[in-house]
Amino acid sequence: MQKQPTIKEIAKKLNISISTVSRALHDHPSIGLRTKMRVKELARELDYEPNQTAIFFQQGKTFTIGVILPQLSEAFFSAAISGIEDAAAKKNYTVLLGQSHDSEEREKRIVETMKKHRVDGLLISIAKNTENYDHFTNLKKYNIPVVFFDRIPKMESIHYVACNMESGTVQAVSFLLEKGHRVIGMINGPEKLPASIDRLDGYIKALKKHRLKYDPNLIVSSDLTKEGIEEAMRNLLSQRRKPTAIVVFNDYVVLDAIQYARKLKLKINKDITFVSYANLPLSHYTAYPPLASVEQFPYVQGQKATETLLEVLDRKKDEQESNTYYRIILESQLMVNEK
Amino acid sequence: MQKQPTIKEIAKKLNISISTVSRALHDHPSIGLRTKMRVKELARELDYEPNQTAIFFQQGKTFTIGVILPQLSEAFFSAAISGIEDAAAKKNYTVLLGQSHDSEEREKRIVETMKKHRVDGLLISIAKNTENYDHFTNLKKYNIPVVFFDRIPKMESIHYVACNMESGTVQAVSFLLEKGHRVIGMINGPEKLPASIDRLDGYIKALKKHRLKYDPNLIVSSDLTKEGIEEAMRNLLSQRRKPTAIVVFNDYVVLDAIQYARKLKLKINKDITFVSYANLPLSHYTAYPPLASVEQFPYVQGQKATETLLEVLDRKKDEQESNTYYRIILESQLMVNEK
DNA sequence: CTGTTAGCGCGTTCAA
DNA sequence: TTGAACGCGCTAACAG
Repeated sequence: MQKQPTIKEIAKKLNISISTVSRALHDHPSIGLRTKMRVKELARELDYEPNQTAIFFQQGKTFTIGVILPQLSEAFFSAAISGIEDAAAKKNYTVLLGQSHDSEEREKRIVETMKKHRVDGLLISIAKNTENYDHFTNLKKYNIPVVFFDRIPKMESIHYVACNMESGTVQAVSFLLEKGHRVIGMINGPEKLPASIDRLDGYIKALKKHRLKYDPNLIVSSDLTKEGIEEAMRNLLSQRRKPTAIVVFNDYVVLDAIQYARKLKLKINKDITFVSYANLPLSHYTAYPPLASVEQFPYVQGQKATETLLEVLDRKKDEQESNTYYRIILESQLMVNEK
Repeated sequence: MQKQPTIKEIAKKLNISISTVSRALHDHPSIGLRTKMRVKELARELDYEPNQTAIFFQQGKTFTIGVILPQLSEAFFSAAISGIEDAAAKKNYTVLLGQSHDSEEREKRIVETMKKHRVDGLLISIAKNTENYDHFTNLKKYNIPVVFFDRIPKMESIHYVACNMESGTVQAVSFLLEKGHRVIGMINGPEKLPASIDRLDGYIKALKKHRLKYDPNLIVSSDLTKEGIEEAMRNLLSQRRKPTAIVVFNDYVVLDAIQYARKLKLKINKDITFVSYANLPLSHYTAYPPLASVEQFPYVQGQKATETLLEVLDRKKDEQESNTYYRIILESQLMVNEK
């Protein structure tokens, strides 16, 4: 365990000045070929490596982007972070990670940590029940750009990348209508969640497009727990106009819905048809998969969000104080489960 | 976009020295209550935040641990990173992330990046085909401790956390033997992979325990691609002593094996029974899940690995140059898929 | 109780 | 073509 060599030591051993060493290492044109060689030679011998923390410090830049998301073990987010890491690595940025576990408080703490670490920018998918956005607006003061993705806060003047769930829902509902379904239920997420709102909007829009009337009873909000889903199913199936198809919030909970339906001896895709969101690989292997699923391209979202952030960082570098905000909306796409 | 305040400015505004400010902010006992209050007051007003990069720099510690793993989108690793992040956050450490994509070259590059970022320590699950370990041994010189987990290199004197796949395999094979199976095949991973070796050892040990003779023909190595698995299946099923049960490398590929078996109109769990490793939630929802799966507790492995690393860091701090190496082996556990 | 000073490793003027 | 000197923000040893 010996200490790491510094340019200082190299300078001393070579009897030249520190700055000469620094310049030699950077291929500065004004350094004689001979000294340059000697410096590089010794540097290699000593396994010299520049101390990045020193450089970060003095340059006020860390080449690190912070990523805050709810839950890494969810397939969606792990795919997203995978895209993020890939896109960041390509530009020599590194990823600092934090999970909010869908807790506003933890989210706040992580933002603090990221600030302390002087990340160059942040990528955030907000916690399910974050209602106060102070910790985000705060970041502007510190000049730390943020790109939100997937779970976007209802704020003005932000960069974000998201998937168009409304259009995805239109596709999903239209698909069902074309299959002949006339009574289509929906098990949505928490009412105030933007993701829920988008889905509902899409649902209504699709009905309108087909000149069908909208029956609010067919839309049930849920907390997305297994119990919540079962209750929603019970609710829908007990209606007078019983749905023959149900659009469910995502691939995780649709499995619970299907399980419940099967308990009632309903034949999947016959007595009752399901469509959901995410299109996890899981559903392809599943016994009774939903008939179709709205793909949200998490990997691509992560990539795009990262690229956007890096572009913002670039702009900043050029002093181009700017008020343009990126709003990147990927088209979602209904994927039908072929047999 | 104003510049961040520093203790220097605070000092100037208050007409006191920089160090007084520093001490006041740290509740140093030798600072007068009055000045302390004034300093803290102003600091809050200015939204002062210490510049961590400066502190990292001068303390030579970043409170960051680097994590290098093959693929974030794999359920196993995303669960692991989740445990890592949780354990790290608990001790106020942050996680710097890199994916090797199972490429030795990328793995090397990431190690470099991590070194540059002066991470305090590293958590690594090695790439599938890493054969040269120089980039790891190298780290000792830089005094960066490493804890390997799950995918462990064959090196002396390392810390690691892993799950005992050998005992898991013993459990799996014994389970099948007790169910009456006498010809048990195994689709293993690449031959040289430690994970494969452990499984094979467990297989042999279980047979020995039950005083059965070992038939090497029943063990097939594979590259874990869909095609590789199918070929392995073909191989096994064409044998004279055709297996009635097959132990498959993991939950991902067992699905391919099952799919292949079904193509041959074999009845799962009747004509042929499967057991695998990982116990992904996926398999519970699946149409024809393996009968049982060896759980490897990725979240716990991540946690333990992190805790181990932090302990090593602690020891280092106390100058206790030590040659003890942690080898933490979690017991894996066969989980039977109840209906 | 408080101020002065040095130094962490590096890039970068400015001067020679 | 090279060197000396400074500063980034902070902590800590030393000096009052």
